[in-house]
Amino acid sequence: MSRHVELVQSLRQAGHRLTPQRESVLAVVAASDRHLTAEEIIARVRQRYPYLNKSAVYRSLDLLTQLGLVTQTDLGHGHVEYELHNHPHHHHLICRHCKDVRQIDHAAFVSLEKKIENDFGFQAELDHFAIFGTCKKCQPRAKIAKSRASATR
Amino acid sequence: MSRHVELVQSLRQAGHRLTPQRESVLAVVAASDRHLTAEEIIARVRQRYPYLNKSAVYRSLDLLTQLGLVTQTDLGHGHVEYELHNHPHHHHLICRHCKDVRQIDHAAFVSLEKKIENDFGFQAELDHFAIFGTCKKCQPRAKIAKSRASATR
DNA sequence: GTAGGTGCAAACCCTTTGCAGAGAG
DNA sequence: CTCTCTGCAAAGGGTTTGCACCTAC
Repeated sequence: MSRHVELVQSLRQAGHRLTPQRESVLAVVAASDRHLTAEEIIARVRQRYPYLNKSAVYRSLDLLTQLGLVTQTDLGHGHVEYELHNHPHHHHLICRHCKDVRQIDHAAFVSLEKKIENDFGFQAELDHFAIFGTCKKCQPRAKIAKSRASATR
Repeated sequence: MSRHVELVQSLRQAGHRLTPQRESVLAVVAASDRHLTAEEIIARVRQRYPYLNKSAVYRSLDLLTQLGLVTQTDLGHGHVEYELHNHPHHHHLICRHCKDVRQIDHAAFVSLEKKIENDFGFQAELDHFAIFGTCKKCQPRAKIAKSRASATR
């Protein structure tokens, strides 16, 4: 709840108005412990404001992303997912074949994150990172084509 | 050119037919030294086969991805980009604010790649990886909201 | 009072799909 | 000859936009 209040203050500080629509979007995102799609956010906000329009939600989410309060990820599901920016970091291994998504924690990424900041001055958002590849189960199937492709190289 | 021939063989080995459409898509992707969007691929293929249909291209690209010959990336531009699977690895730092894309090399990722394989048996496609964040130039702007948000935490 | 925000509906854009007909093996 | 693949056109699905109205400040 207090986090929600802080977020509202950041909005104001940046010179934006606090409308009920924005307030509800923020509240929903802040209350969730995982990433939500725009559709999920709309559904939840409508439990409180039934007539809310989806454009307002998209516009709010864009604004919140610009302000760095919310992050977007594309897990390859054909839509973007939103989450509070400072959630516990975690990442995803997504199999190209069976579409399975597996979660891994941030530990493996810390050194990478530091290196990018040192070398480029780039502040990477290594929250829920999407890594595509082939999971253990699907590797035999994928190998058939691969080994052929590189055999004569 | 010889790489192209190998790829054609992989297709056949996996039990798929070699149609002129597939052949051209492969040729175009193999001849490019960077990732291409579906639209770019269609345009290039049409220089040789003017009447080629876009569905065939999408279907070919899906197949080639399934076979592991081609990889897909989403750099957050609203469309997928395709590339030969065994291009020299490189990655991208994409700024959320100015949309600037900066290339970095694979070196920083090797240990991460190994760790994922050891811990999960997951073969990560750490080709052209998309990392979102804030670039050096834009950090002052982004900080205004951020520092507010976490000040009272 | 006046920007800035919202609601609405339509447009957008990339991608996918159903089906009949074509052609690779 | 058969079964896979293509072409076409239309649908799909998430997201964006133009414009008139509204409201937070």
